[in-house]
Amino acid sequence: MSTTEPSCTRFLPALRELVRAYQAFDGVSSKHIRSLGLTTSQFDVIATLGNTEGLSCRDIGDKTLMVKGTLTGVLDRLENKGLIRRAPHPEDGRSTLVQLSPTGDALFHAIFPTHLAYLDKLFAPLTDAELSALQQHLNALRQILERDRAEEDDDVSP
Amino acid sequence: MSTTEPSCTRFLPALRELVRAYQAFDGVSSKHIRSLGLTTSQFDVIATLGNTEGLSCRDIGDKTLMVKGTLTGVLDRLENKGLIRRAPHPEDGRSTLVQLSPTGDALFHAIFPTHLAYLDKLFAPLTDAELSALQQHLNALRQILERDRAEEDDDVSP
DNA sequence: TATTGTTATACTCTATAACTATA
DNA sequence: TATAGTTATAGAGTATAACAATA
Repeated sequence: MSTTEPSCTRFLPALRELVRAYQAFDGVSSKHIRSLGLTTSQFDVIATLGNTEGLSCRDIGDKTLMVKGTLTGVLDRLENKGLIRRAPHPEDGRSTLVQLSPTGDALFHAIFPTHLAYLDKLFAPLTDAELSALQQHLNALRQILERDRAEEDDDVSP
Repeated sequence: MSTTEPSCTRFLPALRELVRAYQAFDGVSSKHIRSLGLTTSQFDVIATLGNTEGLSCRDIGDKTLMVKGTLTGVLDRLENKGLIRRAPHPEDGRSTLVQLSPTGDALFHAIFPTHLAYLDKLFAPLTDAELSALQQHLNALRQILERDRAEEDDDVSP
């Protein structure tokens, strides 16, 4: 408060907490995921495919934020582990239908409830009102940040 | 609400928003960082070293959540770019004092205000009250999650 | 001509462990 | 004996571009 910057930093405490909270969650979550012999990306794919009839690579990439080149590698490794299958897409000859294999489906149903129950225990101290408020504020924040992504071209320069 | 799981998922909407808000921020932030020719890890180190007299690898690792083996590689690349310097630590012969080079310091002072101003513009729609509430809720969440990390041993099993 | 997914390349981060040199 | 940092290794994600098959 005696420096050169104006009021340019009022958002920093909240932003720092966002990053730290996410990192804390990521630490808890990825510890659990790694104990299953999976990476975060692999788990994301399993979770995305769970309870579906199968998805195209494009769909999976959209949901997991992976570009197609990356996804191919992740799917290769999941296929090698026998957790997914690739089949020709019935409606589009260019596309691939990616599905959980029986093993993958069993894994999904074995680990997901456990994962959720584990997290639920952690979240017990937070009231519904707190969770709801948190959700709404985070949603507002996200919309602001995503609005920026849309404006890909009119950037900072001028 | 007609499935097998109990109330095991009341936290999921908030958690999903946490992840999505973080991903949105990460998208905005890393777009800016990559445009500077840096990776997120490299930027983290630059930001950590900014406005300090230099830090040990241990300190940097603690703040950026990188293990020492990873950090060595990141520091190597920053050193090759001429952005940091490694000097023997004056107080401990085993340790290294990592500092921003003049070039790195210039970069830090050139990009940090820009980065903050850029974010400040994005955050303009949020009121101080909203930011404050968000910060407090995130802090509560983080403490819950970090409490878990401490209990490394009495895990889910029994 | 546009889209889907794969391949290829080069880089970076991750995790782990062995190693050195200091303390 | 413990700590700080480097080195070595193997594996995995990232970004980008070129490519084949299909629409």
